[in-house]
Amino acid sequence: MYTVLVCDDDKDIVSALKIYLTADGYNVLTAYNGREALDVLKENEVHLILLDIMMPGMDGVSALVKLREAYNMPVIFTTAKSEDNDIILGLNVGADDYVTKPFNPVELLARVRSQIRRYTRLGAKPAESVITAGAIEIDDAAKAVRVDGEEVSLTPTEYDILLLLARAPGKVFSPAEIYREVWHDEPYSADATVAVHIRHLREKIEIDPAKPRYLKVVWGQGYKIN
Amino acid sequence: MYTVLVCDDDKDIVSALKIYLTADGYNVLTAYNGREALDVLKENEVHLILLDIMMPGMDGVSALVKLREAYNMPVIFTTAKSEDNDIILGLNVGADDYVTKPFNPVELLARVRSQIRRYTRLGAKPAESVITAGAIEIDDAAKAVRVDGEEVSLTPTEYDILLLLARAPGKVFSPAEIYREVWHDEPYSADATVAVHIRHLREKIEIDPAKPRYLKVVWGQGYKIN
DNA sequence: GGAAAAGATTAAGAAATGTTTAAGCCCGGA
DNA sequence: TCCGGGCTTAAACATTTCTTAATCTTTTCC
Repeated sequence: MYTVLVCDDDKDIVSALKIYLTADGYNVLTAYNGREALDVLKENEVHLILLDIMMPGMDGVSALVKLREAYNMPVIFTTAKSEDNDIILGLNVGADDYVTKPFNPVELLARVRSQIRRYTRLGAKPAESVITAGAIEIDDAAKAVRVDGEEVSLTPTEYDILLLLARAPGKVFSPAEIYREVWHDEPYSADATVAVHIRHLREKIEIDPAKPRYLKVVWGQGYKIN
Repeated sequence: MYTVLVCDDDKDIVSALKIYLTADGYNVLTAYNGREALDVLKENEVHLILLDIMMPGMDGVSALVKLREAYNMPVIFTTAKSEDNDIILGLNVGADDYVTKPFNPVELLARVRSQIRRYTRLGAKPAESVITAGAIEIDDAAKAVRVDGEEVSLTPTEYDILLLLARAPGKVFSPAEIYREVWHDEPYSADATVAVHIRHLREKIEIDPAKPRYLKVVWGQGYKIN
């Protein structure tokens, strides 16, 4: 969970940004001028700042110069101006990026993500590495699988099959498809092989492998995860 | 003196950028497609890359994905496209910034300056130079490692491997990944080599190397630190 | 209901992956 | 030049996982 400080004198913009950022999984702090922003920084661990340039009281550029004396998290300027001079001033003063209002929220989020990634580089806990299907959780970075919170240990082939099915819950994969995707090879007479691995998988992730809750068969079609 | 790699299939753009950047005091290297860019990176210390998205041969996005496996200098995409989707794709794939052609050279230089400043001065990663994983402490500034408070002496290769794993505790790294990250080279048949270093590491940081507490193997997947 | 097809189960040998040891190479310092 | 630390390679060994094939069970459909 990363924390973003949003600083803008326009309360509507602040609350709009807060909605976007919160929806994207960030913890959001707010300030309405440069001085408030500095106060918030003293009290909290902030990973990125969205800073308006034109604010009453202490403006964005002054605030940035001041905060750079003590902090080095990425700062993205948000401003209504779009002339080159402002961009250049902002970047030279120590900003990491610059977006102009009215901004596309999706682009803004992408830039926020990009800056935080660089800042926390190799922090290596990409949220998208955890895939969930029912009570099955797959952490692809750790190659770890939990069912009902309990960790189960899978072989590489079992893991690959589960990952394939869990990435598209409900979708039915024929044994030939599974073989092609997991083995990266043409299926010759691979149905039996796949069946054995499915059995092993069920033994590990199902309470009663004979009556699977998750890894179901669709007769004549293939297997799917519910 | 910082070195910038300019990569674009349009020779006119490359030479124009080279003129701007050289005038601003940068050392400039050039490449005309993604593959060439990767070759240049192997041979030179590059501080920033200006990368075109649309190139024949290996395109910019593929090149970025590839080079991010081994390098972490800032990358700015330069492209004729200006739609949001491209901006978002580029940033999500690991770019640090994005400018659209035709670009204002002064703005471009400001963005280059901004990225290089963050990369070289502000420290790309959070200031913590001591990394901890369980009872393992790594002081990256001093290149010193302590286990249970006791200092152990590692060779450079062992140190690099430990650092890689300890920076992302729980994350599984395949021998090929480890080789790529530590040796900055393509793994050919490097599994045995990695295995031997893992063994030496275990001998130094584990009480019983045969029953490792920290440096564990995940069968068929790779190694991780707990 | 019964035959045929699809899937499940089992066990054992084969193959892949990891570990350990040892020897030789390379390079920098004495 | 010699020495020694560190790296790589190879080989033997240990362990885990995969595949195969035979047999059993379930489902489908006539």
